[in-house]
Amino acid sequence: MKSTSRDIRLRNCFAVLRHLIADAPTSRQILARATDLSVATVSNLVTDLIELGVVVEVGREDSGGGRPRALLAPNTGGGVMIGVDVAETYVHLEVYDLALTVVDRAEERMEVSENSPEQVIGHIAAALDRVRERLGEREILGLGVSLPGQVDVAWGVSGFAPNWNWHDVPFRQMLADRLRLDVPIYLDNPLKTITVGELWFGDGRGVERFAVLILGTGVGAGLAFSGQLYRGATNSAGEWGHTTINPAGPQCRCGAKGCIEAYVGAPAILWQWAQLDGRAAAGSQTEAMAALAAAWKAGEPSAVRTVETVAEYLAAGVANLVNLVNPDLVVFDGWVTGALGDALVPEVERRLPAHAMEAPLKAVRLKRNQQERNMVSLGAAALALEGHLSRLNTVGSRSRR
Amino acid sequence: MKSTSRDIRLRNCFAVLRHLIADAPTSRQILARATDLSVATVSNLVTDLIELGVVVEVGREDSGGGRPRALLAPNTGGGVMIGVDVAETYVHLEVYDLALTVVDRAEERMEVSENSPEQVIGHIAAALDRVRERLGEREILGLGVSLPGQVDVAWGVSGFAPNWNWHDVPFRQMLADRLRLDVPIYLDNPLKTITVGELWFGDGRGVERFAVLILGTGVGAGLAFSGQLYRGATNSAGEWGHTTINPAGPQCRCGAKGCIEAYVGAPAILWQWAQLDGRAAAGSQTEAMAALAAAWKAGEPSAVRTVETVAEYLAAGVANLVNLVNPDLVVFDGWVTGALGDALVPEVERRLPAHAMEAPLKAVRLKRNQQERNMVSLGAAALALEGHLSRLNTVGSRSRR
DNA sequence: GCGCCTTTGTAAATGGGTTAGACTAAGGGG
DNA sequence: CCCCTTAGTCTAACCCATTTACAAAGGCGC
Repeated sequence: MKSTSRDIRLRNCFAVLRHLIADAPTSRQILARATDLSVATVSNLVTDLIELGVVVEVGREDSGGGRPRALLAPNTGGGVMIGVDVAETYVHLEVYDLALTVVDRAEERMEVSENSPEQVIGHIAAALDRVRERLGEREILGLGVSLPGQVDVAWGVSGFAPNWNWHDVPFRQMLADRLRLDVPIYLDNPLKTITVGELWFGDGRGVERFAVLILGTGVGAGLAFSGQLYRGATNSAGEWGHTTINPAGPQCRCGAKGCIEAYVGAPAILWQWAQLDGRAAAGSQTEAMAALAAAWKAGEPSAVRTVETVAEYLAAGVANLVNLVNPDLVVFDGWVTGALGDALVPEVERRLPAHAMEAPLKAVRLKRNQQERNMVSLGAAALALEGHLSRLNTVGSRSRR
Repeated sequence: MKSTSRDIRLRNCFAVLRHLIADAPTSRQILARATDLSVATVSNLVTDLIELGVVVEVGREDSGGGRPRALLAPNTGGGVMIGVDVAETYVHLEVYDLALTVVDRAEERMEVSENSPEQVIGHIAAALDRVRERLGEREILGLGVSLPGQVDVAWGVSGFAPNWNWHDVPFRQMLADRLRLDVPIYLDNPLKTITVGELWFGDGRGVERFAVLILGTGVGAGLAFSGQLYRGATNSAGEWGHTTINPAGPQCRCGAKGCIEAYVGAPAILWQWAQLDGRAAAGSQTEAMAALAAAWKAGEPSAVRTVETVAEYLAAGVANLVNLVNPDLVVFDGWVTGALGDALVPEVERRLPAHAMEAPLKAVRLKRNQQERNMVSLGAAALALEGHLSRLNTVGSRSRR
């Protein structure tokens, strides 16, 4: 891919806005230092962002004897972005202002059987309609949708969504037709949206090379280099969950044997616990996982052993990632991290030296995502924000007098 | 890392020169099409390259009725680059002209016991001296050295070289002091130099994302994105050989258990064969590997079984790489590929679908490096060439009238 | 030989990008 | 009122690639 000077403009624009959102209110000087750009460049970019209605000046601050700093903040009164998290049993929709704080939300329950594209789109539309009423006149700048499975960015959806047997579904077009909304739609899978979310919000901001590990029912990773999501050749980079960690291991739902997901995916964790504990897991997956976390906290041996076993496999898998990619940072994310992270992450960190090589081990930081927020829909919205900015920056609307 | 407009200039310059070297003699028009740049840009870059003495016009060619094409070629009469391949038992030095063809070479045998930095440097100096006599007045543009183990690019050498116990050796400085040569020195490990070699020469040219798999006594990988070697946080990206493929597997020399190197490194391959065949391997590792290749060709069952077993592990390892990185291309390289590639690569390709996911599998091409050349020293020289170009392009010596 | 065509290569103009430095704005303090 | 400090903008310079126009160089028909 050829890279043009527009790309660096856009990247710098992203960098400025990311810092601005994270540290708001802040000043141009501080942004310049944070982004390593000159004050003039930041000033340029900020002027444009203000003109686009993305940023506003929001008061001034004493500067100790000189001209007071003008404080900048995202224009929370401007347009909104919508992020949708589609999973097998629910559709979760959130509305964000330009500071990426949640303005509104809507939720739809789905039956597992309701898995046709039309049905899923119906639920999205229902959620969107409810929210749109309350939204009034505020402009929608973009719509990001996270779908489970392989998502072909350009076209729609292909390949496997765990249980839905979709192939080459022109989802984007179908959704656009149904919604009758003249708004750009961005599709991707949760691995990608979470990574973009970490890029705009989480600990990934400003880190050159990082990986996000998403631990849930399925597991996977997202990679980001130089402030950009790494997609790979077919937007399927990061399928860490289906890397083999034991060629003679148990069958994975993907067809291969001994994938790491078959050891550290939520079902595998709960199965292990059930084996050790003897009693059958009660209730839903999430309830069972919460029970495991509680049992671990209480020091129950079966829970402690389960966590240790899982951590051992996880450490080996993380080490593989660390040895191969040599990132500066690995962030743990996903609902299993939310439930069991306190137990799991330190155990993994402790075991990592046994598997990872010295040099990459020294360079890497492990972190657990502490945010309460739904990173999937947040990331989907961030995707829409990126799209909005690049669209506006491409039209050639540079307004130099 | 901030990227400036200089970077794109340099990248375009690399792209042009790569195509020029590969397809020489060629014309500006063809280069423009190949690199996707405008003719004018290519013309600019070529003018500079000519001025720098890197490229020369070398005749003209009929163009079917129009102005004849001016043919361009690397200036093979200009300066030279030197690439050094340091291994445990030898120092192999090659001198290249700007077309990266070998002009001269020198070889030093080393005892395994001669592993102090001073001794290694002594051998490099000896080889260099012999070559320098024959070189006459030709300018040396750069010196690239490949060292086994972890190489910290900025400083020298650190971490493990399999048997040498070097730590934080200021190798570059020591080498510069000893050689008394006013020439920039570039250090890296074979994984990195081979990858750069593939970038300039092999099948990696013009590929957006590719991985090189180096199969030898040790095994490892190199990654390259957008025409650039990916180094990772500490220049140790690509340690694929020490990714775990079986946490309960055999001990690896790196300390961990069940690394893929413990299954598909040359010693492991030969050990497997010995187990099946019953007789002890005769002669050196390379001789034994050649014997295995011959036996496989002859259809001996023990050899066939050995290849199959190795291919099975290799396929799982390659699939891990493919699933995680989603590259367009994987190139097999290293001396084991040279000896056993005919047997191994097709077997791996056949087994890959059982381990890799559908989407990344469809996108990836597997290739065996066909070149006879020593990619290690070639890549080291290419590293020096890159350094030479970037040095010259940074000085701000743009000579616009 | 003379237009006319085709193809190649270059020069100038254009437009996108960053930056240094001059300049303006705004306030503090003697 | 003058000087100092800090913040922000504007201008000019520079870098890069590309578009557009043009010059160079040859073939071909007449």
